[in-house]
Amino acid sequence: MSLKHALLGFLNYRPSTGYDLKHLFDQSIYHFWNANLSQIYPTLSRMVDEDLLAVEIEYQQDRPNRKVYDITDAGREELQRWLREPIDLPQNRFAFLIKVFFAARLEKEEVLTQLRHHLALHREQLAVYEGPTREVVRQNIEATGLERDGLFWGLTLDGGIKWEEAWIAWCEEAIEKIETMDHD
Amino acid sequence: MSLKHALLGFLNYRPSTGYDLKHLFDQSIYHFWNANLSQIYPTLSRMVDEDLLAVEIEYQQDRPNRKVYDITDAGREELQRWLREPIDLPQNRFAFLIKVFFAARLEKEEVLTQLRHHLALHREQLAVYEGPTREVVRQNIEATGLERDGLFWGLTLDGGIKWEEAWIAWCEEAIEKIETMDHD
DNA sequence: CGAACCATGTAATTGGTTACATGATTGT
DNA sequence: ACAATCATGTAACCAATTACATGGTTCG
Repeated sequence: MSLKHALLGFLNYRPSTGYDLKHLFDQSIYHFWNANLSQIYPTLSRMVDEDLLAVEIEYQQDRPNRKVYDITDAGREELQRWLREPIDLPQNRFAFLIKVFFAARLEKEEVLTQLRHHLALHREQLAVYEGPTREVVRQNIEATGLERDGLFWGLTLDGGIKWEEAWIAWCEEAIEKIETMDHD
Repeated sequence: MSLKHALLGFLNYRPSTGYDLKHLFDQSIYHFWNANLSQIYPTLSRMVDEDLLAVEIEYQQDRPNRKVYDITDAGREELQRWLREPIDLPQNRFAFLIKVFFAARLEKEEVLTQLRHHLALHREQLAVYEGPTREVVRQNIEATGLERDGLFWGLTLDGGIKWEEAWIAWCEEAIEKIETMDHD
């Protein structure tokens, strides 16, 4: 599990509610680790039981009380431990590559349609990273003044860009190979 | 779910047992979609219920009877349907990028250790793809004579290579950026 | 008037991993 | 002697997604 560690990472900056944390995910690491509120809420509760977090309830009328979570010393230690711990290469699951593996059952034009569609999606995503996402990172650095942290936020984004560029190059080469294929 | 479709893909070549299928996974798409026997066996049973597969039992003494599964017409149709169906970009989960995102909590040298370790892992994996994996693909094309299919097997492998190369480049650039960072 | 925002959750289901269970045969 | 190969599964657990449930406020 890593949702726990991502939550610790955000809460190490400032105390937040589950709802706040969802926004932080959506604005930063969404493309590399998404999280639903329905997973965040119970995870936060569990982390309090594990003594990694503390809660304070802000009473409100007319809407549910805000539960503001804050990281504890044990939580900070766990975050450090996780950050230092080396990890293995992930077990990838690339559904699209599996399709390509079995794509001999399709006709040439059908495969090309698939690849062109996939290429377009990756180009779109790359444009998002290079435009709005990059801008969000820049603004966050400006707003917080955390330049050293910002370097790492930028590296994460660079990873996404490299990943998209690799798939774009792969799609382009695959399309060319299939177009120059002998038969149908 | 895509395990179902990968199983259909393999069974479309020839009838096989669950045990055989595990080997086919391990020798081909393992790095892009792994499967355990404990997931394969119940999935095959379910697929018989759904009429996508048929079973024939080969009775053996001294070991469990072999259950040889074969694809049905409905299975072949489902495979085609799936192959043609366009898919969205996957929701990625890159634990390592999340670590980097929060890596400002580590000292410079600690981050470099992590990145160098990760770089080494990706270089190893690239060497596996370019050596033994490529050789397996070549042999399978030779053994089966399925050149058109082989083109797609090769494209899948190319995807893995592109992915590893992208991460290697990213690690190298990240290491450089951090090394030239001002402070600790 | 409807959509988006704020704010919390639970329940059901899916997909996958790990552990448990059995046991003869073949190769080093 | 020990590991690997052949060959099947079940049960428990974990992580994540989707559906369900509530309901006032603010903005266009």
